[in-house]
Amino acid sequence: MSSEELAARGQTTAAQVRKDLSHFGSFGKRGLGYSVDQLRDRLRSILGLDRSWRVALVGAGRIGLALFEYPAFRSRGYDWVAIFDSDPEKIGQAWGDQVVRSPDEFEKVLQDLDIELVILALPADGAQEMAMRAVDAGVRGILNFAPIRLNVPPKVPVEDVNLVMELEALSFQITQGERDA
Amino acid sequence: MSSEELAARGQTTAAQVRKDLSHFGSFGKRGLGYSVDQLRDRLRSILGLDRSWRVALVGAGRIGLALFEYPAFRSRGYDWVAIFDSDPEKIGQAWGDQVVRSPDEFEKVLQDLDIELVILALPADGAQEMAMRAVDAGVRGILNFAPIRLNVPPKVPVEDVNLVMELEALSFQITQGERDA
DNA sequence: ACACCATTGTGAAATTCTTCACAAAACTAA
DNA sequence: TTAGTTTTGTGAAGAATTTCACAATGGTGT
Repeated sequence: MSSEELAARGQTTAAQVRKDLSHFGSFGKRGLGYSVDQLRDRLRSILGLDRSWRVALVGAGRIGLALFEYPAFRSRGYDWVAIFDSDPEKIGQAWGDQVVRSPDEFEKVLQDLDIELVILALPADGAQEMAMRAVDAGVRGILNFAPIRLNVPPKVPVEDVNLVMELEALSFQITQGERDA
Repeated sequence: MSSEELAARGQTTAAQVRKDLSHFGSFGKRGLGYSVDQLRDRLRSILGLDRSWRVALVGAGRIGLALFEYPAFRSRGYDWVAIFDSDPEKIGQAWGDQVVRSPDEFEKVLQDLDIELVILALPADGAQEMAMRAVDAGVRGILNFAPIRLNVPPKVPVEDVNLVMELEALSFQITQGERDA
């Protein structure tokens, strides 16, 4: 497959595809293009997707449940190995092969089960504390659904998913479109 | 509040704050900084957040439920006015003050209720069709949770939320960090 | 009224990102 | 072989974004 075709599929330009790939090395054959299989494998390895990750869910609310049941996570190598919630009603509940745990065990479980990623799906007021505790327990990365900017050391990457902001971005684009017209 | 303080809170630089704001007009007072109240109001208006929006949910699965119950949407002026799902078991179910509707009524309801935004929370295979039908029915913007790139006319903005990609971005950053060290 | 201070708004400079364009490479066919 | 075709990888050019730096301004204190 040529950079031209890859570009068409990825909403970008052929030159951009080639420049981006060249940042990580040389993947193609001149005159021929890229081998899709090879490219996939090499990129998977570069992106760290050729292994599985041990993930803990913090917050067993509706968002937590939706994420826990989301099949795409499991199929891409993200394995749930613990669930935490502070609600006494929820502690002890079985979720699939997991049991909802108390935050009291947080540090111990993170370390014993060698958890690398934490997904924070809880209200804003508890998120900063749990983020800090996760970092101190040695977690490697945080996916944050709480609508606050987490304050963590730069060695621990954080990805934020702010659902309200996504809707607001839409509102802005629509409002802008009206002004142009 | 000065551009310096705004920058510190927003993880950017004072010059960037001033340049960005100047794009939309002149908001501050020299020597004094910005009035937070005034700035909030003016930006809300520019971003189209000083009004409410009529939103339909397409897909009454676990992600749909989590979004529907998410309090931040309601409090920011995003009003649920319809829910659709193709599962006959779900059609007719009451969700709060709403009832899950059949996709057969999709176009009619979108138009009758003057729906402006559609949130697609369904599997990838149904998303493109519903996006197209929504556009044809006059919807103004789409928030897409399905892991595909929707093909819609450019006048209709689309925001994508790809949960797997967020986790993969974390994996990449962690893997990169290890290489630097 | 006047001097002083803090901070904006903005051209110009610096930097970063994207596109262009082409020599080098790899294959095909005669 | 050799000529022809295709497409990469990449410097150089061009475009966009960010940072710098400072004149202009509005407020404060005497």
